[in-house]
Amino acid sequence: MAEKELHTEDKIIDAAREVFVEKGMAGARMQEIADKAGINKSLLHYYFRSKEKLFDAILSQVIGGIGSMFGTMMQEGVSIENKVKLFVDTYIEVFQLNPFLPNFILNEITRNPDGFIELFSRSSIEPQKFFEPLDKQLKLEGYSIHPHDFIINTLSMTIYPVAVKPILKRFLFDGDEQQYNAYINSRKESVYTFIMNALSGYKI
Amino acid sequence: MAEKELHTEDKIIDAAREVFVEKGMAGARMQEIADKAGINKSLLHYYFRSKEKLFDAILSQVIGGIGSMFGTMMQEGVSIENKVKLFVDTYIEVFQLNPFLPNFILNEITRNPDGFIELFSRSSIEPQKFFEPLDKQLKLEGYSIHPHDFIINTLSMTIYPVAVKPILKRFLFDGDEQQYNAYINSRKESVYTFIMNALSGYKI
DNA sequence: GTCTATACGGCGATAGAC
DNA sequence: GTCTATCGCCGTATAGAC
Repeated sequence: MAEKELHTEDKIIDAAREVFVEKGMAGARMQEIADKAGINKSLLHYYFRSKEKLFDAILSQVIGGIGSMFGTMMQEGVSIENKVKLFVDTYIEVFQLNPFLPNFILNEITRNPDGFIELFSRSSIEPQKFFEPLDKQLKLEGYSIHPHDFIINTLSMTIYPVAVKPILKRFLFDGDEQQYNAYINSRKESVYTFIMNALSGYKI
Repeated sequence: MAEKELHTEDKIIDAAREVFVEKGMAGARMQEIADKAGINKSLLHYYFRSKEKLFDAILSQVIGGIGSMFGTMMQEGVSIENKVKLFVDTYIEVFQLNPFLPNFILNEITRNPDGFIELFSRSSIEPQKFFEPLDKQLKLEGYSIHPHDFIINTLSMTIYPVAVKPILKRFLFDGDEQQYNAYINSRKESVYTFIMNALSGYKI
């Protein structure tokens, strides 16, 4: 049973994720997915009836992956300081490893908001599950900032710099990939500091 | 000479901007642009040789618009406090009026970074022109934060919430557009406060 | 399950009349 | 400058052999 070869369906999923995440629904080509999976174009339709269905499968998977991290990080009882540290570290890491991910999600949210929300709802992710513990913890530690602002500001600062990678790389680091990566890494520390500095202004 | 009717070329530009900004290069259709401009599809090719050329015209225009704001806001001699206020106010306003703009730019940066950088370079925008005064002012007022971090964090927090509008609208405000807009408006104040709170932690 | 061949429609682009 | 008609390609999807 120990096969080295992935089954066809898995090969398709892997290839499709790569192409869809990089190019988006409109930009992706079934041919490119087939080539990357090392199979024939018509096999794609054999396993998944249409491009749309294949895309949905990928999007669900991506949403699930992102969301599951959210949950574990925002558990009850964890201090704000540790929440921020964990959150920033994890997401910066993930986005650095998958530089097309932020844009893919952002793009899909605008392109087809209803479809995104639909898949998101099916995904067993419950936003309340991390909003409530966060709200509770903020109050407990005496921070008067609204949890919405807190979470949105934090997310913004971790996602944005990756979404504009080519621009930053070019204009801040003269096109040097290493310098850019070093900078993104340094943000694990600096964003954390920035947020904690900000928070101290909300201490009651 | 006082014509009410726009000339054809302007009608095309307006229609094309609307469609391209909403759907992106791959998602946009020449037919839709023609319909929106109230003209025939082949006229598009008469004025602009190809879809690509039309797209470039739009992208240049958009880049120019965004960039020119940057410059005026980051003038020398303006206090950090006022820079932040002006910056946040202006950009939140612009993005609220053009909710597809953030995604369009972000998407294009990833899709064709070289093309974007090329057009950006032709646009007479010089990033140094606002980095230097900012750097100077931060030092003058005794803030030890790196200008890169400052500008990226500020940009992040103004752009991101608009780029994920459908999600926020749905999950924070149960789909209510008015509430979402009110929230975005409230961020003019809250982001300013957040940043100034953060900055006070960098005071030497 | 996997391949080859092909149908079918959509889209960018051109030709040519007015 | 603006229109109608049409070309030719490309991309999704299906038919059918193996």
